[in-house]
Amino acid sequence: MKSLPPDEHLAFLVHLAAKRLRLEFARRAAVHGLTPSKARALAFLARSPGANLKALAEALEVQPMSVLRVVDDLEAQGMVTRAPDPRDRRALRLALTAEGEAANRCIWQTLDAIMAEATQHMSDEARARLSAGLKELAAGMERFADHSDHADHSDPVAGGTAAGVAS
Amino acid sequence: MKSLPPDEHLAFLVHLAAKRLRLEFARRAAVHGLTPSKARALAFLARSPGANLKALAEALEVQPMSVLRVVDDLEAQGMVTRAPDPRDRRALRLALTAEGEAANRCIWQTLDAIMAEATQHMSDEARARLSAGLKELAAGMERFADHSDHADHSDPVAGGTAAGVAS
DNA sequence: GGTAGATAATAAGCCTGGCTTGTCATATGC
DNA sequence: GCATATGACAAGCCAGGCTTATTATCTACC
Repeated sequence: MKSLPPDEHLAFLVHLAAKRLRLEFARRAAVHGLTPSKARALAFLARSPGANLKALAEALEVQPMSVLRVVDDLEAQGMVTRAPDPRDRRALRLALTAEGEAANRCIWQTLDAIMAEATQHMSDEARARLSAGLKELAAGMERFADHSDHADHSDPVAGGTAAGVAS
Repeated sequence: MKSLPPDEHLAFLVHLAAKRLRLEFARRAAVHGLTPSKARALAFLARSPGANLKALAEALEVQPMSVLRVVDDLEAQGMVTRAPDPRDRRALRLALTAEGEAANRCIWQTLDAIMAEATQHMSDEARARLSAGLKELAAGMERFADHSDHADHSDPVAGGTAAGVAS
């Protein structure tokens, strides 16, 4: 499609932007005892209080075990609570504490600040177009997300190897 | 700037697209014994043969130690060579072997295939605009990349916490 | 020309954020 | 009322980063 100049390949641009964003976010959030993945969990729980581990894991597109420790930490930090579900004694319903809500607001402010800085030279229209484009792109890759293995990925170059670009 | 619907925040979109891309790439590349970070190293060395570890690390925006093991692995796989620099006995000049070149070509084909699938519903113009927008965004975050800590990031919410979004 | 300080590679060990596999208790369906 | 599915969790692994410190070499200055 476009094996042009490597540095301008869409894949690299996505990777680069995400990496810089993640690092900057982690840097600013570290002061508050949060990591990116804790932040994602908080952000989801703020919108979906009462969700259980499985729902959280699905929303974050990770395995339940991957959020378990995150939730453990957040609970230890007093930001989320695990309450037994009265209708299903296996399940625990997660919710934010007041502190968790505050953290969530802080998260969004931090994100807004970062994105404002990063896009300060762009017009509102350019920002909107970028958002729309990214949304389409993410949607186009949605089918990669779930159903673990899907068919064969015919090897384009014999004896070669293919490695990922986005980290 | 836009604390609108969380899922549409630019930061989340960047994160989501990068994550799905990374996973899919890793999945397809695993067969060939490559990981995303090995691929990035190969891609850079293909363009800049004779670079040393430090140059590679800078290009990848990571610490030298982070690429060391990657290069070790690639060397063990017979994809790169470490040759002593005749003009600086401290330095090692990295280069791809024929196998490394083949792997590099495979990487690009894989990336092209993934991006083609992901953007198949987009017009060429939309793709171009997305690329341009991402490039601007990445450029806008360039200053976050280097110089470790830069000033204070005034905490917007008292007692709160801020966590990252892009992973 | 010899020594001080910068720089290249590397070693060791830690952290985050994922994963898999397996266990246990509880629900649920037949 | 038993078989099976499901929710939470334990243990342990892996990739890919990081910091800190060691060694060898180079460079520059006195």
